[in-house]
Amino acid sequence: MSQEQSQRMQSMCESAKAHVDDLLVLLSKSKMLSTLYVMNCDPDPMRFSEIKKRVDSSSTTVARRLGELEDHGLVTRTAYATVPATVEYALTKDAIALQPSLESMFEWVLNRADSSL
Amino acid sequence: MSQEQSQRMQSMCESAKAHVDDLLVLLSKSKMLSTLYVMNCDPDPMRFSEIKKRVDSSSTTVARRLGELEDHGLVTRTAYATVPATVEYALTKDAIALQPSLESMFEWVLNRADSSL
DNA sequence: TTCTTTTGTAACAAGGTTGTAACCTGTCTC
DNA sequence: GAGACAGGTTACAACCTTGTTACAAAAGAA
Repeated sequence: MSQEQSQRMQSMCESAKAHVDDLLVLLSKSKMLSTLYVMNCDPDPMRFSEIKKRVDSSSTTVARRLGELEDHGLVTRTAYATVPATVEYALTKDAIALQPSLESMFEWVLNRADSSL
Repeated sequence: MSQEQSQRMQSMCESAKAHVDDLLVLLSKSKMLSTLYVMNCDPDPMRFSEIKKRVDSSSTTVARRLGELEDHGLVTRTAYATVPATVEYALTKDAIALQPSLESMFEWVLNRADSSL
């Protein structure tokens, strides 16, 4: 392999690594796993207040997490011109593909929490 | 149900919730998912320096993460009186049970990272 | 007119987390 | 004696993140 090729390859790997890290940082943010989990539990779009209630965090944090998920193409935000405002969040196809992993991870968490009581 | 029973039940649920939250906070710490993943990739015990290299973080952070995993019973630490010192970390049975979820989660992450290049 | 509701945002103080640099142990080698 | 190595620990400044509080918009109800 030429040095040039090797360099191109390395830069590609570094790019992939950066994307992986990016996603891991995203998933590691506080309440992020909870947010994805509560949204997975119900296949229908969910309103801001409902997510906030189930995740049990401040508006600021929930809004931040949902914004980050939207930025990453993992949720869609739909606002309806009702009064008062109605906003619905739904998982994208991509996020739904994560569902099985998330579910079995939460099962593990619940099992562990149970046995430590 | 009596009020007393209801209170006991509620306190139990709150206790379970606290344990779940505890685990989610643990898993959400920086480099925690990476640490578990690199340890999962190799079934043999792994040395501190190897983990540090693969996780690509500072000694301080890696030591902190490994300490927290040990506190939660997810890894075991074995020190050998060689010169220089040798310390091996291994996942416990509990942590190994998390392997499938973690693996499919990383597959999802890698897929996403790929398609965003 | 003022209150209520939902869904946020802005600013900021308080607290948490990170990496760096320095240091430590214990023994073998130069 | 001086270095080197593995595997850390400690202290600390810099940075990041959180929740709280205040605010906003829009329109129907009291």
